[in-house]
Amino acid sequence: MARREPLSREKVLDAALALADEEGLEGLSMRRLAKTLGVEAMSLYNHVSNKADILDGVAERVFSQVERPDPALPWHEQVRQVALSTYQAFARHPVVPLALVTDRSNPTSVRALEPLDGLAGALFQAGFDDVGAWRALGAVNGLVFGCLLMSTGGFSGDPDRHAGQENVGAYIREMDPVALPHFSRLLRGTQRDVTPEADFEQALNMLIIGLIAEAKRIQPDDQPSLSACE
Amino acid sequence: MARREPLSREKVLDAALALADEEGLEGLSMRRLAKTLGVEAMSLYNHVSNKADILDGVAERVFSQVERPDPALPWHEQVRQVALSTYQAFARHPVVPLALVTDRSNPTSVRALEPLDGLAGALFQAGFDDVGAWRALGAVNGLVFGCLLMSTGGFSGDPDRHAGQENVGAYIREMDPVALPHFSRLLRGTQRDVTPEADFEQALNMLIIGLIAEAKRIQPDDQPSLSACE
DNA sequence: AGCGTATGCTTACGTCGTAAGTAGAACACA
DNA sequence: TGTGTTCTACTTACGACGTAAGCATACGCT
Repeated sequence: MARREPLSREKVLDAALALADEEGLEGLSMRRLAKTLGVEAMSLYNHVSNKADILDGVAERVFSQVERPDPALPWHEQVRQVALSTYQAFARHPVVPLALVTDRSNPTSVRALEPLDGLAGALFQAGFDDVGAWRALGAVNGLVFGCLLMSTGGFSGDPDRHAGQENVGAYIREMDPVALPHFSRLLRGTQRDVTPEADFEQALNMLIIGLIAEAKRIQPDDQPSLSACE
Repeated sequence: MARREPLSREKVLDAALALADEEGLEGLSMRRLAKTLGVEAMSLYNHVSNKADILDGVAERVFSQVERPDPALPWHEQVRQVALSTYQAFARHPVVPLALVTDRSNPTSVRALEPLDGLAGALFQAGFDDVGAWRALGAVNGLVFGCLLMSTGGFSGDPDRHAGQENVGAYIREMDPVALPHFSRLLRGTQRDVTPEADFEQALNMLIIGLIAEAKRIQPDDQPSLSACE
């Protein structure tokens, strides 16, 4: 039998990410992944220790696309930079936040945690103490992944209900505008003018204003930064 | 055969929520659920149409525990109230946000959307236009669910890695304090002083300050509300 | 009494992740 | 050249999963 071009961990992870992007987390099974590589399922185990390993590898690839913060920028711009870059990286591969949150993936490599470390550094730079920085970091992180997960909510690979925007359409049609006046007004009035990323940027903006206010509250003196409200 | 106390949709949903709280989303299977009710799996289908129906029912139960906003309060307190109440309801049943986000559940009932409607109403009250309110709502919603999902991240029913706090312990032990100086300082320094809910309250606080600033930016005149920073 | 309906059980299909065993090609060294 | 050793891929099999299809039992009617 003609020896085929051999497999490798890299090829498996490439194919896994591609398949997951197309078919969603549900669609990524060992058998289907093997099929896209022209191979049987069990052959994958020569290059990867199990499915969790695949998801970890995929997650780390995406984490490695996140920018490190530029220490020359003011701290709140570093926060914005890392948060936005995180959002964009994961928005390209919506499966990964899902895998993280459902504990199918648990990357602990240094590379995956570097963005968080950069964020933490920026927050210390802002004058937060340990607990304050922890909470600020939790807020930013929560907002990033919350917005990601909401905007791709239930990304199942099924193109009918794909990418958040479309299934809002179904919601709109069957929503009762009497029982839910404000929400249905929102759905009807805004869907043409918004995108998940712009929404996230605005959300991040507002959170950062809150962060700045909190930093000022802690150290009212040495913060000449942009005033949140006057 | 002695007729047993008959099943009902309510009993199935009760048992499903209890089982899911104990065993996590993975642990909630039709067969195991049936077993806790002393019944075979297929019997459940006499009372619920499929597993998605069960998850929808469970989600709606939890949604129905969320408070409506009190219209007498200032708008930003309404936002705080709904957001906090949502957080608390779902924190009691961490499986539900997971089911929502992985699209295993898709409750569209009026009751489930009422909290969102209340939030939207409060934001209109604050003077936001349609797009502004949509984005503010997305920010609050994203923060609520992001913080929920982060704090229970990978809740798998396995008590060793349960409830976020413990597995941070494992992280701490194996983390490289040279490569990740700020983040490992955070993990080491804060774990005794924080709880997910207090963290969320602080995050919400900061976001609301940003919301207030944004509302002021839009309508600088008629907002005598509590000043966010002085 | 007899019938329809509601509710439960059994069996079966195709999916999943993966443990265990096997076959054959590639390579090192005699 | 022959002889292991190692690496990779394949095959088979197990116990889970959701649920379709069919059957059995028991109750509320008339």
